[in-house]
Amino acid sequence: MPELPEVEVVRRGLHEHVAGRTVASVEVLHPRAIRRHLPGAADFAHRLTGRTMVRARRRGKYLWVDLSDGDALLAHLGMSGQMLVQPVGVPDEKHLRVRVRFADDGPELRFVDQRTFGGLALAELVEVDGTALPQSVAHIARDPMDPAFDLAAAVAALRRRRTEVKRALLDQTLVSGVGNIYADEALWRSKLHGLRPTDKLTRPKAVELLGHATQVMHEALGEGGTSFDALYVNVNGQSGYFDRSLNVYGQENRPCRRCGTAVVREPFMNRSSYSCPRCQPRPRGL
DNA sequence: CCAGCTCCCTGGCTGC
DNA sequence: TGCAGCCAGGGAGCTG
Repeated sequence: MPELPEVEVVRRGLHEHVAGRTVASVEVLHPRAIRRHLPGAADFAHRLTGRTMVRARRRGKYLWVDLSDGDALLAHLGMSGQMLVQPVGVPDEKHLRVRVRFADDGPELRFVDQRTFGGLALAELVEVDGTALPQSVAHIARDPMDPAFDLAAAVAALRRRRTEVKRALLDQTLVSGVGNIYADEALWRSKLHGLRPTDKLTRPKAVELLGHATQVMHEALGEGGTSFDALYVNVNGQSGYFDRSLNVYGQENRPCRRCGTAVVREPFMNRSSYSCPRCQPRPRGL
């Protein structure tokens, strides 16, 4: 369940541990992990070998490392993906999918992913709105931590949508980086039910909501991210602590920290939404 | 073009 | 104890 803060923790770790290092060999242990790299595993390994990693970047939940001579190593962690930096010789993780060794014989980069929703690919960079992005990230909106994030434009895009506000928050083409955890937390802070229609939100309320989403993700980043089980970890295998600060997500039947009413869990798009029924009343008729 | 649905996956947990 | 079924859920791709 890595969302923006967790991916940012990983990006920083990657930047610290792989920038400036040259790839010596690549081993793809599970083809599904590189399914987005259409030319296949052999091409992926061949083209990555010999390249130098320059700088780790991120947009929303997508992560990539710029490579020397152009192109980028693109990663999406999906639900359970991990980028680990491990000394050579450490026993393979059970769900190790891709291993990258470096010419300096230092710690290797490992992509580990239990549920295989994540993956790696080699991508060409294209310029979108003045920013170089992997082709497959071109449709992803800027996230609230992007220096060029345009709040007014994001608010307008959100209110233009004819859908429910939580669906809109999760739509990565409107604002990126927000997943189920931070959507629920931002809605709670804004005292909004996720089923509220987007086009009926006032402009100030939409500004408040995106402000809360930004705020909660900043706070989570300050705690090293959120973790429930050991699935989300930074490159050193450590978990963050933000789960202690969650107000509603995963808090079914616990008292709302604002009013004491029991937090409820409701089905939403084949998953769950958590909210306070008193602070965040359902819209009339739904 | 846009909203919304399905499907892809594994393993921990629950309940019978 | 065994096992079926549930649950976590991002996003590509498809449908209406």
